[in-house]
Amino acid sequence: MSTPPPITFTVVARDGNARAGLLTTRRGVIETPVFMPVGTAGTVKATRFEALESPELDARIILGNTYHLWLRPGIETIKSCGGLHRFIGWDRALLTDSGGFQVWSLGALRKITEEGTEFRSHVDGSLRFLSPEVSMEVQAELGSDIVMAFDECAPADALAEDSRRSMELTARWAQRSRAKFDTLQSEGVDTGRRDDAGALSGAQALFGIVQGGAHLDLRKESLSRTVQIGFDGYAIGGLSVGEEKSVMWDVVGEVAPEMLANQARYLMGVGTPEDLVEGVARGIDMFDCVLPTRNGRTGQAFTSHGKVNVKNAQWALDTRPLDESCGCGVCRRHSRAYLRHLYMSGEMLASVLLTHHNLAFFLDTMRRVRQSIRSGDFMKFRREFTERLSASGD
RNA sequence: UCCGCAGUAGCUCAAUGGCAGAGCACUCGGCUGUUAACCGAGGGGUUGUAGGUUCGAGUCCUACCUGCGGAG
Repeated sequence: MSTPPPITFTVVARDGNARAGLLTTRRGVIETPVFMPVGTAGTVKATRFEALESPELDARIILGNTYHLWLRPGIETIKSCGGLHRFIGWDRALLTDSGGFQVWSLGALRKITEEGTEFRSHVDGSLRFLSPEVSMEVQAELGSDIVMAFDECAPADALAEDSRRSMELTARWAQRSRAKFDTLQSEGVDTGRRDDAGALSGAQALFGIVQGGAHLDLRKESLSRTVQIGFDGYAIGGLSVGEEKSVMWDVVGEVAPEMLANQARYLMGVGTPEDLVEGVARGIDMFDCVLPTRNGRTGQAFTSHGKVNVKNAQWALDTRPLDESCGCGVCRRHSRAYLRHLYMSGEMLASVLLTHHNLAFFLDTMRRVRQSIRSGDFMKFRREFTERLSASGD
């Protein structure tokens, strides 16, 4: 009985550097380029799983976060409830971030050493230690389908010297992540395998992460060192952390085309609708971002003609939908006036409806991106999509 | 009718006789591997009215107006 590879990636169409592909995980096929909604604490905030599965959204894969789930409810709870999929009631693919991003985002609460990172828990103030080994162990126990290596995300404005030190630490942590991950797989710690039911036999996949800040030479070195270790897919991390947009596209434009052609390329934490299309144009296959969910909760809608700030008084009597050309349930049923009323009243339905629309817009945009690549019209799509975004149809 | 208490931003309230503020509300902005139903900025005033004391009054004095409580 041979074990199938944890993940396979097949490119089915190209248009310039853009590619349409099929990413096959043990929990189903994911058409790429794909946007992955972020579900940090075991929930895509303000969204029901039924909605994520509905044809309208049809999210094939969502994120979970190692650091946050490890702190609360704690890995013992999730393990005893059968792993993350069973715990949250989601049977499609899950990707877990390693906690590496929290090394950066919780800067004031942590201390980095060669061994790992010491965090002061924001939940109860306790001291917690996260390392490549701990992160791999937690992610195995969560049973996610794609595991991310434990990396260090350096500040956007880091000098070359600091970026190098950070990139080299990430490389050593990548090696340790790989080793620990392999051990855990052979020990069968992965709770997502479900051998008993026979429904799933595949193993978890492990992705490596390219770092190096804004320095292209460091990025290239990081890529070659990461590839040398060998992973099931590769991510570009450490972008969209405050740097100029031109810096991000310089890095992506330089790194993405040099990444292995037969494996998935994941641009972590990006981005706006325009960023997604621009990333695809440079050869990226996978994206995740909190923008559709977070901004939905804070009163901002993404539409085909740009951003709509639902809070603005000018919508108070506006009976139009958020986006005339959006077919989502929120746009079919509700006016800007009503959504503004809900937001201004502090009603939780405002978060639910705006998040739904934003996710629908992001996921539909990616559907159209995939189709345009398959039909060879991606460049035309990119131009028209971008022009319309800045046209402001208010 | 008398006694007491209170009148300050749209609302609830601050301000030893020394530059009239806060929270909420409102208006606008931000948010990119979520410490975020969050964060930031802005506009808002004849301090109930009329006098007086004082170098200087939201603050002290007098009268009046309004509200609340008590007595009769």
